[in-house]
Amino acid sequence: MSKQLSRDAALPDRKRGDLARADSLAREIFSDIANKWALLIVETIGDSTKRFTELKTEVDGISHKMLTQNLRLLERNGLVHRVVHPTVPPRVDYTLTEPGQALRATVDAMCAWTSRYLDEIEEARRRFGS
Amino acid sequence: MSKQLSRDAALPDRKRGDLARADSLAREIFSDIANKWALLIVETIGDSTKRFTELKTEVDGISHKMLTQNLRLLERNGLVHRVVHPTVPPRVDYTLTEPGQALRATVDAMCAWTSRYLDEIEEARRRFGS
DNA sequence: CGGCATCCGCAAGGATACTG
DNA sequence: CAGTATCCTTGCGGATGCCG
Repeated sequence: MSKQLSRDAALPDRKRGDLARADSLAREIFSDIANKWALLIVETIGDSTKRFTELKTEVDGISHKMLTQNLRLLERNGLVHRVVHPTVPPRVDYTLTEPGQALRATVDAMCAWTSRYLDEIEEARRRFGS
Repeated sequence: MSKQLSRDAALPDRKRGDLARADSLAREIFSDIANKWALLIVETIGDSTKRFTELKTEVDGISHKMLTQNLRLLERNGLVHRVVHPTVPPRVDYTLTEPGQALRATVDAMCAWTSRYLDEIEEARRRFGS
C-alpha cells in the first residue's frame, strides 16, 4: 500500500514521490482537509445528521464564519451533504457522504492516537522545558 | 474503540464527548498536529532519518521558517527526535519517535484516502461549480 | 548547515449587522 | 435559523540577514 498521492499510476516509482511531492490537485485537497476545523467538523458530524446550530455549539470555539466557510469547503469537495428544508424558520441538515465517512475513519484514528499518547506528550513537553 | 479524547476515564459516557468537546490539553495537541505542515513533515520523515535540508527540499513549498518552527513543535511534543552532530559544517538529523511513528500511520491513512477519492472529489467540485 | 531574530505585508478569522 | 457581507484586528508566514 503506497503512500503516494500521484495520480499517474504509470510512473513506476518516484524517488521520493510521497505526499510532499504529490501533484497539485492532491496537494490542494490535502491542504483543504488537513486543517483543524475541517477535521473537527467531520468528526463531529460522524454518522449522524447535524444542523448548523448544533455544529456551532458542539465544535466548541468555532466561529459562525469559520463554520460556514468550512462547511462550504467540505461540501464543495463532496464530503458533506447539505439538505435545506424549505421551512420557516429555515433548517439545514448536514451529513457525511461516503467519502466523508471514509475520511472520518482516519480522523477517528488521529483522535485515538491523541488519547493514547496524551501522557507521553505531556511528559515530553515537561522535559522540553517550555 | 471510543473516539473520545477526554482523559477522565471515570466519566461513564459524555453525551457528545468527542473531540470537539475534549479537554484543553487534547484540544491543544490536536490543534498543533492537525496542520498541513506538521503532517507533511511527519509523513516525509517516515521511517528514515532526514537532515534539515533534505526536509526543506522534499516538503515542497515549505519555507525555512515554517520548517524550523514545525520541527520545534514536533520535537516539543515528543514526535521527532533531533540529533545534532558537532561537526563542521553542522549536521542535524531528524527521526520519528515511537509516538511519531504511530501518528505517521494515521497520516498514511489520510494520504491513502486522498488517492482513493481523488476522482470523486474532482467530480464533486465540477458539480459544485466553482 | 542549521537556527534565530527582525521586519512587514497580507490574509485568516473574529465581531457585528443585515437579509430570506 | 442559516447565510452573506462588511469591517477591522491579529498574527501567520515569507524574506532577509546574521551567528555558531
